[in-house]
Amino acid sequence: MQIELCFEDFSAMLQQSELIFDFASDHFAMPQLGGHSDYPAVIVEQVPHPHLFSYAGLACEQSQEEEEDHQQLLRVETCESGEEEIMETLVAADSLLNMDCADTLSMEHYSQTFLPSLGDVITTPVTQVTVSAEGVVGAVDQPHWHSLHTKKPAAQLQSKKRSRKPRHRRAESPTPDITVKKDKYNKGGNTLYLWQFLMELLQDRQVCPRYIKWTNPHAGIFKLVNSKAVARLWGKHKNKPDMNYETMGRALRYYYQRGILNKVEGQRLVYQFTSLPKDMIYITDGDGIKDEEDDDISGNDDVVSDDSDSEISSSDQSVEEEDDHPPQKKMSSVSVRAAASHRARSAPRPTAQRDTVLRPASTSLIQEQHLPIVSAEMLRTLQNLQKVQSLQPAGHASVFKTAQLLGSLCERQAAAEVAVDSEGAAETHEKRSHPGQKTPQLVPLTSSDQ
DNA sequence: GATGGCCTAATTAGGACTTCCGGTGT
DNA sequence: CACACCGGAAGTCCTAATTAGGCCAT
Repeated sequence: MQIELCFEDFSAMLQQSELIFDFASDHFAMPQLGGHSDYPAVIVEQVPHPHLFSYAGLACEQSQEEEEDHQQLLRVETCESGEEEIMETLVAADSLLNMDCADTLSMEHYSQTFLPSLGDVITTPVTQVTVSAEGVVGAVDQPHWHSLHTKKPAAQLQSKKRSRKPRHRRAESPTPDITVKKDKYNKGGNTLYLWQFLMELLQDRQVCPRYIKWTNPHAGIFKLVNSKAVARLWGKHKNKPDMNYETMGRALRYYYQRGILNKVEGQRLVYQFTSLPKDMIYITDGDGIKDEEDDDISGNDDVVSDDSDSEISSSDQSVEEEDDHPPQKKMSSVSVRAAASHRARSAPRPTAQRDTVLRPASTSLIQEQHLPIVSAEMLRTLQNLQKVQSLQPAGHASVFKTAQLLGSLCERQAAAEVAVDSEGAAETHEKRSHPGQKTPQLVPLTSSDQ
């Protein structure tokens, strides 16, 4: 597979996009599960994502010209040579595992970042899967992990072609935060779930704690500080201009039945996630205050108006209301570097970045300077690698396999390094993979945590 | 012409909301 | 009175699996 990019506009894509994992599923088994060393091909692809665009659109209305200038320039072509594909895959996998410096993954790298197919040639159609931060949320409740890997009887496999088998059940929430898009060219797909959206907001300094905030982070309890604003954001994301809190609240109430959310009784606009990834990024009020003082990043005006009951106009209704005192969001070292990288690669443009997802220092699997290339979602997914292996994601085996693959690759690389240099290897691995970080844990939340 | 493989469009069905509503509680 | 909250019911949208039909090679 070859990806052609116009790098002039890549910065814009970086700002408003997320990583897409492409991989062939179902044709590998994880060693940890007693299978062979067959792996999916994983193609990390930078594609714009509607929900990120929606953030951008909140405050930064690009001019028509700029809109045209930044039209999609990503083209994907199928490579004729399977051999070449495998080589690229291996190279890209090495890139992912050796991201020691900011330049390791250049734009060129990024445009052709693959994960390896170490033992097998890909023979199945590639499925596009979006992996994002909350990849393990709810997965703890999924009871059929092992069944995903049990070998089907031969007769059953043979008969699946013609006989009408039970329909594939789409991934249900609560499930890992994975969006499966069969048609990879259908970029219009907009499948971020509401609970995922809320988690994203809770990790976004532009809206947390201004419009949504944690009231008891470790219990997963959050409050919709500005329910209207959050609803409008959700409506904007879903391209539902008429979205309001009543409607969104109905969706939230459906989450009660499905065990995704609980209502905190006696407190208005307060809900509780039933489970959270342990490495959830918690933005507190203090963070926001401090950060606003420090921030000087220009062009990050994609914020919604701040007054408690302000309206957030959707882009198709009117220009976003600007805050009288738009909160200056602080960019972490990650974000600052990202912005610098963007500026270095492209002409200045009104940036509508959503790069407020922060990483605690020294907790990233991939060091922070790589974030211009690797989305926060991917980072969190990577950080969940080991935990992921113990989860049971009934509906998303592929993604979890991929996560497991990454973890396995880290281990393999570490093992190889040990063989070559027993002294330096441990340190290198520590540096590359898990710098002082505990394995992320999924935390089932109970009322006792409150 | 028959058969089989491949491709594609159409169909079908399910999940996740969305919309509307009547009602209760604060 | 406004607002939050609840849950039923019906509808919409999106996606993935399946099916049917056309094309082509053997």
